Amino acid sequence: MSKSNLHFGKQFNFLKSLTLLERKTLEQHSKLIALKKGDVIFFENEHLEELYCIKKGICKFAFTDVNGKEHITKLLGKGDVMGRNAIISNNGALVTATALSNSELYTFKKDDFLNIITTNKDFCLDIVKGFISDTKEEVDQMRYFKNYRTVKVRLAGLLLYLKNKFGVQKEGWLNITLKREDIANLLGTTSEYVISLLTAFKEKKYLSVKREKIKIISIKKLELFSKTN
Amino acid sequence: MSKSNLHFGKQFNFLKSLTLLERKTLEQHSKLIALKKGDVIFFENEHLEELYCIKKGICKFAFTDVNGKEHITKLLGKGDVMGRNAIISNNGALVTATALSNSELYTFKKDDFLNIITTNKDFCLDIVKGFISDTKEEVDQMRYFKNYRTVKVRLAGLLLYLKNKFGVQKEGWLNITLKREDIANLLGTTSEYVISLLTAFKEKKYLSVKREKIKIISIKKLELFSKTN
DNA sequence: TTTATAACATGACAAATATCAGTCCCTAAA
DNA sequence: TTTAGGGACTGATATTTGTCATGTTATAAA
Repeated sequence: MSKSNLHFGKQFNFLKSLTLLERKTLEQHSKLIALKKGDVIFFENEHLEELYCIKKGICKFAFTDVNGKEHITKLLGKGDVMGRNAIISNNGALVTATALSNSELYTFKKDDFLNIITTNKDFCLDIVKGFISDTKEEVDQMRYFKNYRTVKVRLAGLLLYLKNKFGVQKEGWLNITLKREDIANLLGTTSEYVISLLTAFKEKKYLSVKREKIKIISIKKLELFSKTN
Repeated sequence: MSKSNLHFGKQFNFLKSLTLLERKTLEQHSKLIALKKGDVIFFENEHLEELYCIKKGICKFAFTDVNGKEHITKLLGKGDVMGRNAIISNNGALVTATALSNSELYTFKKDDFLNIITTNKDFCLDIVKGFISDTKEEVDQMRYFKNYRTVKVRLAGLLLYLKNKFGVQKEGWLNITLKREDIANLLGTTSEYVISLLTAFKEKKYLSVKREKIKIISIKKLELFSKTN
């Protein structure tokens, strides 16, 4: 069991300040769940009884607007936490969380988490630091692919961001695979336009594209493009 | 002095869990500073020695991209805090903070703030709650005016957001006044286009516009527009 | 009162993006 | 092995948005 505790501590940096007892408690009620691509973890407005930590896989946060269009607010990967805000604030979730790939999540009981955060000062500080790194990530996203004047530049920025955040497989293919529509919903555009831009990037030799798999051929060119266009 | 302490507590919700001693310490090194429209509070990458709390006025967070264009990440008003992340994380600020109107800010010493957050568990929790309300606000902004497919709809959403967040004066004029360029930098578009859209909204009788002052004539129409266009 | 300047405004034109109507290609279930 | 369905893709067209050139208005300093 202490082996398993170590495991949690390594994977989830925000758990590093827990005492042995706290770890034990948390683990006693912890489960490991497996999700298939497309499975929903929780819905917008849902009140949560558990905190979810990604062991493996990629998930998204999104909401649906009044016109029924989806807006993706965040992509999450290994080590990221879901449900934290809803649990701490005791409100319904602001977004729907969905698995984008087959994934494995640890769950922790709401009350265990709340007990620890309200009694363990260092843990609370680590949560604060988690929020700060989230904020940094959001500003990063603005720099990369949010709020830019043209969709072209946002797409170039998003691809560079995806490479940074989720890394690449052998031969350089991006680890994360997104449907064209997900890309559109991240950028605030349409899937058709994403497709035509990807084709253009392919023709300019910035990328290789094979259905859902994307490989950045020249980071330099893509960066230059995203800075000058 | 206890009067003044009360004052802080009321204006800045995140200070409500301080002990009397902590309040006293914080206040001893606190200053009230006056800013003119356009004054910079701190620059991107600057290391801060003080935390800033808005007593009066409106400020913006923004960064400048590689092409020299400004991107506004956030608008802040009475009760909002600036510099929190830089101080807690001990890194340079991620954005430049500028006053958009003549403003008054309280400053608190970095070390006082850090001492309290690391020793007062309840205060730390209140900081966590501050982050959560920031996150909620960001999702709100996405719902209102970020990531939408057309600039028109984003502008309509922004105006509704500004009315909600900063309120209106007598006769319904928005309390906040923004240059056309600031509006453009919030929406990721150009000032010329903002101008032409405002003119169109004016002609449709959604708004009155007098130079920097904007009055929403019909929230209903604007909402309907932002939902259907 | 002039004068300088920054912000606001307009319109013509070019470029970017959305929409729509299809076709093609995988994949998984029958 | 067929077959059905969901993505991916294409191209023509309409709409939105950006750019540029120019003019106007408010404001503050001289």
